[in-house]
Amino acid sequence: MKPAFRLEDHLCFSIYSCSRAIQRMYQPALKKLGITYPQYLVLLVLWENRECSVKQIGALLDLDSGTLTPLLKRMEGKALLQRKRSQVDERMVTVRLTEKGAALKEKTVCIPETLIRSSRMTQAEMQNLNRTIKLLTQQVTQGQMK
Amino acid sequence: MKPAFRLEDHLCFSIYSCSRAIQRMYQPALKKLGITYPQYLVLLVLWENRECSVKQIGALLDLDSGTLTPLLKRMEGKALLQRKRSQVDERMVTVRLTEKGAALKEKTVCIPETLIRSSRMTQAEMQNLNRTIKLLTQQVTQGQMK
DNA sequence: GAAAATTAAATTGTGTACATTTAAATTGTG
DNA sequence: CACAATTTAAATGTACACAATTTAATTTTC
Repeated sequence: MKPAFRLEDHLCFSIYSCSRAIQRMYQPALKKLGITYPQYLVLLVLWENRECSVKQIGALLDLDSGTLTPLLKRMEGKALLQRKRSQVDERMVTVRLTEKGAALKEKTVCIPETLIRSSRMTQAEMQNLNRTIKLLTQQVTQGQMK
Repeated sequence: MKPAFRLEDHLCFSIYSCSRAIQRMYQPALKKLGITYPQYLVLLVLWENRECSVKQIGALLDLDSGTLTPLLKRMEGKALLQRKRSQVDERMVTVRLTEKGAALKEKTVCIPETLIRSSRMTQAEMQNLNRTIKLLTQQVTQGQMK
């Protein structure tokens, strides 16, 4: 007599659902800055190191060139960054923040704060959850054969 | 002297990243069944109640008709379900599992099991995580004004 | 050092997400 | 009963995700 395994018991769904809920919460603030959530993630990467290859960004965000190439072109169109083929290795495209892109940083401080505030969790609880989820991601990724 | 708030410290990113990792892990098994992850979620709903309006499915999965209408049409194309405008209220479209759609259920048992196995977490840990994430989603959703 | 293998982006095609608008049906109110 | 407000899907348009293929450049191997 196996108990029913309902939608709400599926961890995959609660994580999927939570991710979209957070993105919806962030959306108004991001819209004011004229960027989308994945574009915000790219900025987080570039604020840590002003210059990066597409490959490196992809490795950090787990996104491939099929997603990044058009996304970065849109960001270039908004003058947030520049794309330039590397002189050293012409296969590589180097992405580099512009002043405008760098300047956005200070305007985004409020964004993670909305999550911290609305979560009603302590800093320790959030760090704990973050650790747990990252570990789960790692296990899930290792579980793959590829 | 504020410490750096790096990409890896962002809970939003670890959740977003985890969700995509799980979907990638599920993908080979889902592909064998000829469905995508969001389509699998719709099936989870319909296995619980064979007949549903688009509205109800959307409420359960947090998806709007802009996402569901084409998705359900693709599933109808695969003969997994039928869409029919309700006689009672012609605004509503009633979605109903076909035999083929109902039959898929038994072939999906292995899917949540891959997550349970690869996570290397105890059942209690997973339930705990599920509760935490669902609570977070709820808080985040309430934090919205709308 | 040339052919083969590998690597990095870009391209193509399918399928979500979701904001916004439209259209049709139903409900609520005067 | 009429008509405004609401409700439900569908349609439209933009932006991811990602599998699969292509192209060009670099490495490896013989």
